[in-house]
Amino acid sequence: MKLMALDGNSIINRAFYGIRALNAPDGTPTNAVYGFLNILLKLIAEESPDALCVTFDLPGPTFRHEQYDEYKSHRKPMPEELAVQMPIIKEVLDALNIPRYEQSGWEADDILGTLAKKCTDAGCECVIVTGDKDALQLVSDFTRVKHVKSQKGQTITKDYTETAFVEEYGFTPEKMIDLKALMGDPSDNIPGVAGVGEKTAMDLVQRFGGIREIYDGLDALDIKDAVRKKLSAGRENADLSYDLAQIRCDTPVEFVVQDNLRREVDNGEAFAIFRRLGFKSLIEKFGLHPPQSGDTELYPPRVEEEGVGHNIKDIMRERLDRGEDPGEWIFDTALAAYLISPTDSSYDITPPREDLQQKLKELGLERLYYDVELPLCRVLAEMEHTGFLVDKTALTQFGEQLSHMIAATEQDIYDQAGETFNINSPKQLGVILFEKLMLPAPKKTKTGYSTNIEVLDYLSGTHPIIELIKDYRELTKLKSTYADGLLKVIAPDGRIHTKFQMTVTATGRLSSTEPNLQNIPVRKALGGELRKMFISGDGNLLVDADYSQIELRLLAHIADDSIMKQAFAQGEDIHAVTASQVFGVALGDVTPLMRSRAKAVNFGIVYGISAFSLAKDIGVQPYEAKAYIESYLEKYAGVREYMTRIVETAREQGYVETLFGRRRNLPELNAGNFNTRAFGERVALNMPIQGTAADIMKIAMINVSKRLEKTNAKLILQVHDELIAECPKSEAEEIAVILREEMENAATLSVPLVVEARSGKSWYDTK
DNA sequence: AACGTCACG
DNA sequence: ACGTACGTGACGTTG
Repeated sequence: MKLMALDGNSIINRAFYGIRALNAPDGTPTNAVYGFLNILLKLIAEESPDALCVTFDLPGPTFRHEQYDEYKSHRKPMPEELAVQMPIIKEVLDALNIPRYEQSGWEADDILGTLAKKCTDAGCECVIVTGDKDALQLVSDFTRVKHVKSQKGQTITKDYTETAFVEEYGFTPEKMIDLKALMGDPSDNIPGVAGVGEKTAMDLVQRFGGIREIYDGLDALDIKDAVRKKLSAGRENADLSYDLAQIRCDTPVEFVVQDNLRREVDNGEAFAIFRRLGFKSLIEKFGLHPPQSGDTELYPPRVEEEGVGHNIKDIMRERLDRGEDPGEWIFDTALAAYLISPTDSSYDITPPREDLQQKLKELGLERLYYDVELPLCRVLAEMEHTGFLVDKTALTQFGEQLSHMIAATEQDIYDQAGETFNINSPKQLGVILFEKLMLPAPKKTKTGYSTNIEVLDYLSGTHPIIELIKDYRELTKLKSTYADGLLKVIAPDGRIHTKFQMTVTATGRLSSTEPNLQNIPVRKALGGELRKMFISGDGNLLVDADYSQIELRLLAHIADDSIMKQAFAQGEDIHAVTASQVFGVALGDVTPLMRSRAKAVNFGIVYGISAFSLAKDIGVQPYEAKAYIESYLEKYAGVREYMTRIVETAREQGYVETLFGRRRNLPELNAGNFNTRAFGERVALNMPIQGTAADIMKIAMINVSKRLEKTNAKLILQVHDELIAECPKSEAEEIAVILREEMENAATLSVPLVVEARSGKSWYDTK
């Protein structure tokens, strides 16, 4: 059981001073309320507390020492713009069903102290959230203080557990009182010992402990005589200050942890307030909706029959985001239409469900539909809902670093070109490279000169500007698509919630949008840095599992190629084996160059190779590439047979299918246009392989998700042959085993499926 | 909106 | 003789 208690005044103060002026449509200032609620959302997402409450100060004298109250009268009064927001925040909390505690006569700190004590007594963990360091004295085994501060407009938190505190201060939390007793605190009107400041006080507490120890042994302490004198003179003030600095944990506030368990929000109430304040984005974030006729206590929220659905994954995601049950669904018309014809551009309008059910049956798609696609909806909805935590600060810094590098590279390019121009414009760049600098233009596009990486590689060495352009492209890509692009979509909970598209690809793969998390850089060093910013939450680890060579294994299985199957059965390095076959050398004599070329051939085969493209890819003459392919198909005879057979079959039946019956129609095979037909043939080769890999991963995800229900792990991302989960550190080993087992056993083939799983603090660390 | 480019499996 | 590897999504420029 975990309670999170917020120091209301302190947090709302931070929000007020940290956020630009905002107003409701009627002019009421709202920035503090808005900021408070965003911080609240972030905290809830971060901590997932079982119970939640907020404490407030009430103006007026306290039961504390008279001297304590005196300062309050000297305190600057709360600005009017903030004062008017206090009743509003309380109104909002009431609508959200979050209990608040205010006890006239006591400071918020004292109430927090009391709450923490009662929690501890009840054996319950307590997290105190405050922007005030005074509360640090409450840190203990059961109580953690989350210190909030705003930095560059954003809220950052630091967790003080007992260990973290000792590490920073060099003494235990309760000695915080002694520290203040010595150094004082003008803002709280605590006098401290005259002449003893922060440095001296820190040193004394670190070396000798509390004021009791210091005064008891004063004569013998190893300190300067001047300090001894000051201490001696200030003894009475030290005692008084100790009393003042100590947070009281015995205020008469009535508090039982159970009363603070999180409750459903009062939608009608909260919706009305948020609309009045103009909090459109918060309405969404809190999952509020316009009150409806059926939305009263007399009726359950949803009585319309379920099962209507179109894109049910999205419906479930919305409900999960609102904290509701995702519901039971037995049909999705969009998904059915997709399985029946996966190449349509959209599935906005669909024929009646009966027609689709009939069609699924006819096409043999029922198992795939009911056992794979439908159950996967819930899995994906939860993955989207959970999201991937991102280190926003590091990402921002990375972006700033890129900006500097871009500025420098840009200047170098202008110097080399002898003029400024828009480097991002292929058109303008073409003019500079091929007209002004007179470099040879090896390729054209429909619209002009081609300037892509292939062309730049070809021109490499002809002019210093070429490398600079390559660098510039790499840097600006990282900056715009990744640094800036990802920062834009970090949700208030600090996480990125991608959308998985289930009805987009022609092969059965998923795709990922807003943002696309399936193309985060990894191949080059600088881009790979980004993966250090995809992290696990506090106390958690990421567990990353990926299939080793799944597509080639499927090729071996589907083509039933004995040499390839044997290589996998024996756990050989498939690219090395291919090299030894293609180049006719012993396995031990395969050079790195041979292996890398063989690897390209392997990929090429899966894509429906041509000698021309392979030659381009590995930088040899087409006739040489042709010889590699010929040699390959001679050794892997099963593969050659598969290539001719699958194209023939596809032409005869008009479609290809995966091992699980997912199908793709291939009208291209009957086209008059040579290119279209050749494309159809390559697709016929590739789709059964890529599509079966997609089927297997989907099955694995459903099975993994089932097993993870009994753990504290959550799936957070799929990247085609890779699956990532987040879990408490202590569970990482177990989760890695679950991922590996379920992925390896998702299908039984004539070759083993092999999965590698690793854990780490960041995505980068799992590789 | 289309195109060119480039990030991923 | 044709043009040239499968599957995606995002960004900036251009018309």
